[in-house]
Amino acid sequence: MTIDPRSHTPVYVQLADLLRQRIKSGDFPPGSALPSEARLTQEYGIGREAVRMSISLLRTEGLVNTVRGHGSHVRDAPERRQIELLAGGSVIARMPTSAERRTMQLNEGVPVIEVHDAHGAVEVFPGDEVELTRPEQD
Amino acid sequence: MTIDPRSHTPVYVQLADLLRQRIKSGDFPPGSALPSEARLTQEYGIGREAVRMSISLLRTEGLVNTVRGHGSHVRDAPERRQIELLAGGSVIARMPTSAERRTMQLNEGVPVIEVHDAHGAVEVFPGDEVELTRPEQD
DNA sequence: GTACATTTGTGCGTATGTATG
DNA sequence: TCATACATACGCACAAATGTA
Repeated sequence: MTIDPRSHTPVYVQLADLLRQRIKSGDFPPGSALPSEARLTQEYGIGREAVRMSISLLRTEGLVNTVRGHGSHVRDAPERRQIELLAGGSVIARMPTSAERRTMQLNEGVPVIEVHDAHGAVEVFPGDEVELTRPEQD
Repeated sequence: MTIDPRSHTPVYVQLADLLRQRIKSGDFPPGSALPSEARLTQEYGIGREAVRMSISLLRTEGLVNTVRGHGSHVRDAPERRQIELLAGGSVIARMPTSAERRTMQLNEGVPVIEVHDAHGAVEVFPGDEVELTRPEQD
């Protein structure tokens, strides 16, 4: 599968689809580096902006991380610690505020989980590190 | 507060901070339109790319929606329907896959909630429309 | 410690396409 | 029809971070 500049779907979406597939197929396993922007630009005969937009898309999907001067790497499947949702509690998912992003050191494309307990207290957790559970009755 | 091109923080981050503050302060209430790209470009004397990146940032944070040919608008605080997390169930938050984005018609910056029940079945919900609850014991 | 190549970040200019009103 | 506005895409340039020789 290649990229068709005359297609109705944008070039950067086509490239993102292509890279996403190569990640899923194991062509780019977790931890591995994606080709550099310059490499992808040449490889597919497209502009750098299209390349950057496609990688940005993958970042916001939580699939890759990018480090300036280093490159983009496929994220590892996160380990999640289990947290019990107590009786009378509730939980919502949302994107972090910019302040939360900084203080919790969250990557792009990582939501937060907001837990409200029975007394109105609120706690916020990184969405890629926790799994909320409700135990079986016993 | 204005924008300083000589600052170490990127222009587009400065503008995003500024717009975010104006949204939070009620200067741009939910449903209202942000100034157009051209307007912001002139207003702050910065390039179009910086303007676009700042708005893109606000989109991925779930703060605004952008409609081509129309502009960017502040999102309304979502109504959430309550769903009970059953005994033996668990829940994680993550960003949707591209396929999920399409089929569930999710905006940018909207996570999904993945609910696993006691029997291993999985259900996925839009993160901006649901609130998971565990009822009080009675 | 220094120098260098590589890689991503930021920014500008330009052009064309497409949706809205 | 027309103006406005956002989307995509290319080119170029320089800055800043990284890793290595």
